[in-house]
Amino acid sequence: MTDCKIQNVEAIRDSAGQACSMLKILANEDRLMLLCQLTQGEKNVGELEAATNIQQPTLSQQLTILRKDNIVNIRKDGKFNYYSIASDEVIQVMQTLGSLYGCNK
Amino acid sequence: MTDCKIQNVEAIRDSAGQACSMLKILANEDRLMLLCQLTQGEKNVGELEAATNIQQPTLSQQLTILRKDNIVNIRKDGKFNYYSIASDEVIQVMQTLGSLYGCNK
DNA sequence: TTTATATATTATAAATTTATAAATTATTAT
DNA sequence: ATAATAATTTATAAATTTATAATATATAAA
Repeated sequence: MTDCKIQNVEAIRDSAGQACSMLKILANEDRLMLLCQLTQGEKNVGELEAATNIQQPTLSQQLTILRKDNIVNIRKDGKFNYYSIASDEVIQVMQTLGSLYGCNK
Repeated sequence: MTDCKIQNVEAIRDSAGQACSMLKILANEDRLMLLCQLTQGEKNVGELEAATNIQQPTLSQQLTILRKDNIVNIRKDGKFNYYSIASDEVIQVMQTLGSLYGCNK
């Protein structure tokens, strides 16, 4: 069921490219902190700020990157903007990272 | 068993930092291609070159990065240098990536 | 309508990474 | 020794990312 057709170099490079696009987004300490928080559920910017100690403009900037790459969803409610993880792939990778480096290491 | 103590911000940042160091290394298309090949077992530089179409000096440069960060082992045999994955964490992450983007997607 | 709170945007300098070319080292075969 | 093959190292320009500061927008409360 997890059988693997022999793939040519270009097919592999294509997969590597996709995986790499995602990894580039995760490979930043601030973004990783934010996503780590969001694995626990939806949070607004103020909550993320408190939980990460990332200064507000930087945080907002990193959230913008995550939004543009469709890694997170935004939901506006009054003055508050609530974020949550949109990408199943990211959830899976965060789970693996959590088991390797996180609280249940 | 996977219970989680409440962690302070600095402890979480520390974990994020460790995970991030690893992700930065994976977040490059060439290095990812190379590691993808090495998940299938030890290979020498020429074999890696043929399997990835990465030009030789670039490939050697990326292998140097992987070596310095203890992601791969090198074993010299005559004119040939054989590489293999040294990091269990990397193996685990590659496995997750493989299931998301790879042949058994 | 003024003020305060929450958040986002813009701009720019500094740092890091990537791409590319040239030169060098190591081992084996002739 | 000389040549050939396998691989690494060095150098540098180009591109991307990160850090930092200043400014702007949106909503709600007074």
